Amino acid sequence: MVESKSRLQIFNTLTRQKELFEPLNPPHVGMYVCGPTVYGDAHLGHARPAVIFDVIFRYLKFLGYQVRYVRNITDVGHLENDADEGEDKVEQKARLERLEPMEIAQYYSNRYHYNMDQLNVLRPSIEPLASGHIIEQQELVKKILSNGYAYEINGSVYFDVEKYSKNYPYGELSGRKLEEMIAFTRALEGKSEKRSPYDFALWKKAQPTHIMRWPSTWSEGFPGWHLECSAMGNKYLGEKFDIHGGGMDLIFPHHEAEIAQSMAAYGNQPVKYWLHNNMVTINGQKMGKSLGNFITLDEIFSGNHPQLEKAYSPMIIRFFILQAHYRSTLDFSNDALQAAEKALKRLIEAYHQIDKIPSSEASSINIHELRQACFDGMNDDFNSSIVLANLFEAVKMINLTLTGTETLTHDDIELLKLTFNDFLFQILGLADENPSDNSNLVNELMNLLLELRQEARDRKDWATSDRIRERLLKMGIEVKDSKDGPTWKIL
RNA sequence: GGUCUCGUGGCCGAGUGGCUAGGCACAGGUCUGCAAAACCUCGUACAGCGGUUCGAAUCCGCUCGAGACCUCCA
Repeated sequence: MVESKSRLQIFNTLTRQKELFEPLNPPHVGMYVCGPTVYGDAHLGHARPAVIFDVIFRYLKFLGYQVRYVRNITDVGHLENDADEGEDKVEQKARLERLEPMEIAQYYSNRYHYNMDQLNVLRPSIEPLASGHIIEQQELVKKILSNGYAYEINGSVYFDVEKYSKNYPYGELSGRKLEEMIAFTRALEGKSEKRSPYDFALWKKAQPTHIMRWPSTWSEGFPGWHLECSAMGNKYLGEKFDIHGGGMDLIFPHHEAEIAQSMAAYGNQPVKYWLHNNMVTINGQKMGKSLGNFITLDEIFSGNHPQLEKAYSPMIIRFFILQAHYRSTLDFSNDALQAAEKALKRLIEAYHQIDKIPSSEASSINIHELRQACFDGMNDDFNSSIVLANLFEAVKMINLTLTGTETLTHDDIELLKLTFNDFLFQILGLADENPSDNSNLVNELMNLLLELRQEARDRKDWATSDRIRERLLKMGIEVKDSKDGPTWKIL
């Protein structure tokens, strides 16, 4: 087999270049991805990293690695801003709806899971809650304090970026220099108990109105936003693990802070490969909560949004996401989604045709080459777009073998089918949303109806023939006539 | 202001020194009682201006335009 897993190249944000993927402890791979903050419905911008890292998870497993995939749920809620009157996001919504904060978190967690299931996103190996790791986070704060990289003031603990940057490079991941940052923000600096505007909270004392709080040696409060990933990544994947992923918008300050926390606590880089997906845009602008231009997954799946011309199924969205490379922006539009819908349909239908290919003595197409091209695509920084392009080449070949223009041997047909199974379904995680594995009863009834219709057609009774077709269509069953007789499927 | 990314044919979207990804739309054709679908065929595009090179969409410089991060965000 020419399928070599040793050639997997991935783009590392830390070094800004593609690197050969070599796990720290093969065959094990540890991967951490920043999950959602559960205070709202998941939108397209959440779907992208979930799908992308799902594909990475699937591919690594396909290559034979034993992957532990950790994706957290942020249910603690963090400050809206650094101002003292900043209000906890989860709490804010809770007050609005008069629900327990944890009830809100649970509600949106459930909905997130449901949406992810719809998108055929596999559940991670571990899905830790920030609220379930308060002790671990406090331990981390203590460690950073005792190492001298944090200070306590008024019951809150802040990370001392300035001191840290004297001994370690701060800003490595995002390509920033502390002096430049401070020079720019000096004017914006308001009254704050922090020593520097770029210090960030490790532990925050809760205001009286703040409901989500935990006791600590410093105050009744809650952990800083960046802390949970450091604490939980460390707990489940160790002091240094292979892959850390998330959206590009998390590079600074979130992931930069994570690095600083781990360096300050343990003295080494927590992650070997940093992976970041680009944003989903709408009208050329980032789709995000703060801009209010997001479309939730439920809205997309139901078509219930003014910007949507129709509903788009989860697999269309998944396909749409995978048609672009993960480090490019992906622009949302109805045209693009409708194109994706048709393309996906063509792909799936061609797959079903594979069984009908007659086997020949010799092959006129090199299926091994095609299969290798798919591997090459995935190995080149998970380029799903290349994989799909190759599968579309296969679609054309399937159709040409059916018309007799091209030929395939029995073994090559099997390999072709395997390639679709491996790449389309197993690795890219797409699925046939309209499986026609209906009950025998339905099949029998349909056979009867189509038989009657055929008899009508034979005597050129078009009225009856069309009536059957139209009534079935109203019921949601599409009948199509072809040379080999009628076919039907449930829409 | 700083750091960074991007600008590809009607639309979406790969590629990144020479071998015209792919999808959708359009058009032509095949099939067909009709319908729908399906299938086949079809586009040398790479913001502009310079430069390097035998050769650039791909490297360098400048200009224009768009965006991201610097505050919560996937």
